[in-house]
Parts: sequence; C-alpha cells; structure tokens
Amino acid sequence: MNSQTENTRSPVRPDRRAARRQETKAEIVAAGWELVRANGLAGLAMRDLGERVGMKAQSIYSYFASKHEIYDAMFQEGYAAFTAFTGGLLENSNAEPLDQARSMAHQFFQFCTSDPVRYQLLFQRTIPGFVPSDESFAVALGVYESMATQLADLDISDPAAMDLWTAMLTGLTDQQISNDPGGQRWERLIDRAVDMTLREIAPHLFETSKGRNS
Amino acid sequence: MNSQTENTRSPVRPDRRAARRQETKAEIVAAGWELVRANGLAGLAMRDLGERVGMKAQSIYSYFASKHEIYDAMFQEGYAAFTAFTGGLLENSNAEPLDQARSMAHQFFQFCTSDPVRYQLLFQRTIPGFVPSDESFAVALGVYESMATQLADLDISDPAAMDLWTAMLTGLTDQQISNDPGGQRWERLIDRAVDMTLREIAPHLFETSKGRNS
DNA sequence: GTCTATAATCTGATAGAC
DNA sequence: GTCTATCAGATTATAGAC
Repeated sequence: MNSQTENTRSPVRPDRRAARRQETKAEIVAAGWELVRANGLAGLAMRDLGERVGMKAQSIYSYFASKHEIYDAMFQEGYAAFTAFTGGLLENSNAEPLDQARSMAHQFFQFCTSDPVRYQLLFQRTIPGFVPSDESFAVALGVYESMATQLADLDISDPAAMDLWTAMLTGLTDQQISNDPGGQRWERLIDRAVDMTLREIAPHLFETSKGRNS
Repeated sequence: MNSQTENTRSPVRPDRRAARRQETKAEIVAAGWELVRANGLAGLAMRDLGERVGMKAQSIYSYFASKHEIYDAMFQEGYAAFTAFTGGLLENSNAEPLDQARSMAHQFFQFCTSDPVRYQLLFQRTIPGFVPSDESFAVALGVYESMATQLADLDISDPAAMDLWTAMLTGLTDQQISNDPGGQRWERLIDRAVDMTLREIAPHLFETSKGRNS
C-alpha cells in the first residue's frame, strides 16, 4: 500500500525522487529571496517566482500549497541562517565578558542590516495574513533561547534585563535600516550602547575590574 | 481672468468651494486611517475607501491623484499629530531634567504604541513604492528638530548622543509593538532605559546631585 | 464634482489534459 | 509534475455623460 512497493516501474527510487523534490523546493525559496530583495517583501508574486525557476506559476502549487507556505519556508530558513551565523560565536567564549557582549551585539547587528528584507520578515510583522507555522515558530524560539543562553554566560538571567538588551539591539538595528541604510551611523554606537546597557543590567561586570588587576 | 471675477453666476464663492474640497479630502484621509487600522497598512483599497465616504472609488481620483498621495497625506497628518501631541510638553519645562527626559520618553512611547499602524507608516518603510513628498518630508524633519530642541534643553547637543537616544526609544517601542502588543512589558522599562542612556550621553545631569542636596 | 462604464493589468488559486 | 486554460477578484487609472 505504500509508494515504495507500489511504484515498481518507476526508474527513480523514491528517496531520489524526494531529494529532487526538496531541491526544487529549495530553488523556489531561493528565488523567493531574490525577488523579495528586489521588489520588497510584499512584492512577491507567484508569476515572477515561476518565471525565475523556469516554471509556470501554477506549477509551484505542486510544491507549496500557498504563497504563505513559501513565506513560511523563508521565515524558517532565515532563522536557521541566524542560528548558523551566530553559532560559531558560542565556541570561542573564553574572551572577556564585555568583549563577548560587544561581539554578540555586532553579530546581531551585522546579520540584520546585511539583509533588511530578511529582518523585516523575521523580526517585524508586516505581511497581512502571515502567521508562522508551529514548526517555523519552534525554530524562531530556538534563536531566542540561544540568545538567553549567551546572556546567561555573562550571569544575566533576569527577564527584564534581557528585554532591555533586545530593545537596545533592535533599536540600533532599526534606526540603521530605516534612517541610514547602507551607512554606519548607528553601527558606530554599538560599543557605547552595549557598555551602558551592561552597566545597568550587569553591574557586576564592572565593579571589580580595578581591584583585581592592580 | 481670475475665477473670482469670472464665475459671477456661481452660488458658491471660490474660497468656500476650496474649503469644501479640503473638507472632503480630510474626510477621505480620516476614512483611510479607519481602514488601515482595521485591515493593516497594506490593506487600504480604493473601493473600501470610496464606500466609506459615500462615493465610488473612482471619484476619489478627483481629490487624490493616486493611492500613494493618500498615504502621503496620512503620513503628513501623522507627523503633525505627533507635533501637536508633544508640543504641550515644551511649555511646562521647569521640571527636573531627569523627569523631563523620562516624560519625553513616555510621551513618545505612548504616541507610538497607541496606534501601531500609524507607527508603521511614520517610522518604518513598509509600503512598496511609497516615498514621502518633499512637503511631507519637511513636516517629518520638523519633528526631529523639535526633538533635538528638547534634548538641547538638557544640554544634550551631540548628534551621536541624539542617535543613541532615538535608538533606545524606538527599540523599546518596536519591541513592545512586535512582541507584546497591548501589554506593558517594555513600557515598564522606560525609566531604567532613560536613566542608563542619560548616564552615558549626559553624565553632567548626575554628577552634582549628591553634593548639592546635602 | 460625481457618476457610469470600462480599460488594462495584476492577484492568488483551481481543474483537468498530458 | 508540468502544462493550458481559466477563474474570480482586485488593482490603479481614464473617458465621457450628467
């Protein structure tokens, strides 16, 4: 009754067929990113998408049931990219706590500003009917958890402290994207912002530095 | 040759006619706000707009050349509302500098979170082809200037300091709107955020407070 | 100034042949 | 799985009657 025993005449084994299918889906999502970067997040049209992957728009529905499902795949891919992007940072964490925090901030800022449309999809709610699937939402939650873990390494575990931290980070990012795209006006302020925030949420990182070293 | 001397038969004087026209335009813009709050910023349809003001959608083109022109009027009105909203604050400025700064922050936060769609139109770039007209842009600039003036009252004049201030404010606001709409999760952090920011950009507000009062 | 009528185009999505 | 054909609807915008 399952497809493996049923399709004995097929020249392509099911796992290969599934692999090809996944390849095509990935190709469609990649084309989605290209289009969205060119025309804005809301400017994604199934016809353009089809043209880009060499298919009629209607054929895409063999791979994705709706346009929102494509957005969802992009959403998930975006958060996976974030995890991959910041994952390496967790390894070499024998740096000074302050430098570590600065590094985290720069990484986040870099990731967001390097692709404003992705930022819009991942961190802002701008597509009318789009709600991430449970699966995608789980991936997104993982990012926040890993961020919390990073802060916990600096002995920052208060939820309010983390909220202040994220507000500061997204504030810089948002201003950079909205008011000086491509520039460095807010990027230059990251270290100052990190310092002042840590002084508020993690004063223990500062108070003993003088007595210990001299 | 001008219309005043020419239209002697008209029962409505030109200035009254112009006034009525302005009234209708204002009515259309008001309907635009209602629709946008109900359907999202991107969900503004000319049909709905016409229905709301008791006109066919096409008749709106007698008042606005395009949909973007309506967005532009809303954009301008939004910034004007902000000026009106914060204008009163400038008057009674014999409060403590720190309280004054906190007050400014709360005002901004309140204005933004009380109408998220307006915030989206005014402070984020989310409508595909929309670029504010020169006139609207001038109104928007005025807001930033009046903000700069408020900060100058606290002896904060460094441009980088103002950028840190706005990043902090928009960060709190953005997080509140995106991640806890209707709640107070980031609103509760305003005073802490203001304090830590001022400690960084305006240390002179803190250093003498102990010696002077005792 | 507002209407009807209509243009021309784009939208996401479906049915069914091959 | 990809195609053709097509749907049902929305979009902005124009022309011309009243």
